[in-house]
Amino acid sequence: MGAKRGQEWLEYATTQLRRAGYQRSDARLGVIEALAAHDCAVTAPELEAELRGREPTAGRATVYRVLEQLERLELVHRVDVGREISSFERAGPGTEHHHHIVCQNCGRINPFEDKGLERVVKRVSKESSFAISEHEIVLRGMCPSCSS
Amino acid sequence: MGAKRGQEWLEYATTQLRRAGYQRSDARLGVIEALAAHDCAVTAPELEAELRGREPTAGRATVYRVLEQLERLELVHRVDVGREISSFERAGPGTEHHHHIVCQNCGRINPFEDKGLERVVKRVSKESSFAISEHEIVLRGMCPSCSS
DNA sequence: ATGACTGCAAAGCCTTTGCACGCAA
DNA sequence: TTGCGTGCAAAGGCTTTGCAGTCAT
Repeated sequence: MGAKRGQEWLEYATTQLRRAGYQRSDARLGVIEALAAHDCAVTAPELEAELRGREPTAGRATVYRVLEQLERLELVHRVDVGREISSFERAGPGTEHHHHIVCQNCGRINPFEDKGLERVVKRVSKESSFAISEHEIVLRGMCPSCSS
Repeated sequence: MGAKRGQEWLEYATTQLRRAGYQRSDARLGVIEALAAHDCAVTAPELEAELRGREPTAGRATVYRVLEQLERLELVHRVDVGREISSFERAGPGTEHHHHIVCQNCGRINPFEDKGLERVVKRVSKESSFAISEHEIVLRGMCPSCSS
């Protein structure tokens, strides 16, 4: 089932790339096939490792370049699931729980909080099989200044 | 107001650190003061830069070490707001919009989706002054295997 | 005195980029 | 042929770590 959907995506992605003017190439196909085999988040280094010695293969730089192309065509989404290159903020007394809206153009970060959102997150957390201890929500878009 | 709350936090943090058995030190105080001056996400390199040439100051390694101590005492939260060290996943045909639950112990990633959550996020997005084009939600906790 | 704490510098990752070569069209 | 696409290697940025010296208690 994951495989089947992967196949569907692979064909669509290939078409869209061609439509966008990209040439056909083995290396790019390699990256796309590797992605098609995954249903959830994969990192570039993971893809690079999977492709090493495989056929068709692709070098490190190509993996990154293809991911960038796919992202631009909305054929992949970037997800920050890791815990590196983080920001920090105070927690505890004198602080308030909040989340962030980040401007994709200028990087400006805007905090926000919403009671209803917290309620739903709490419910979802309870419904999951994990023992959830924290959550993080990031909205991305254009800030007022960058929109005008 | 941000300053006042920062002060409240600073005092609480100092107390908690002492209570946890940490010694008093200028460098650590420098990091805490720098944090107290921020109400939202800051990165370690930003703190390092702010502290450079300041008094009390703190070196790079110390900044990271203090942040780690504070995080362990729940005096700061780590937030991944950036766009680096990312994971990628297919988007478009043959894929479904979903979010992630990450095990803080083994790193296992579990996808989930929830209609109610999406509804609330859409509402919040509309209410903001930004033109939101995407969102990302990460829940963190212990997976069933790591809990037992 | 003793152990905690610190800075420095180097190493380890992830990601990006310059450049020369190779391949698609 | 033309220029897009690729691999390699090196550079750049964030984070961690070893080590010797310093400071709190």
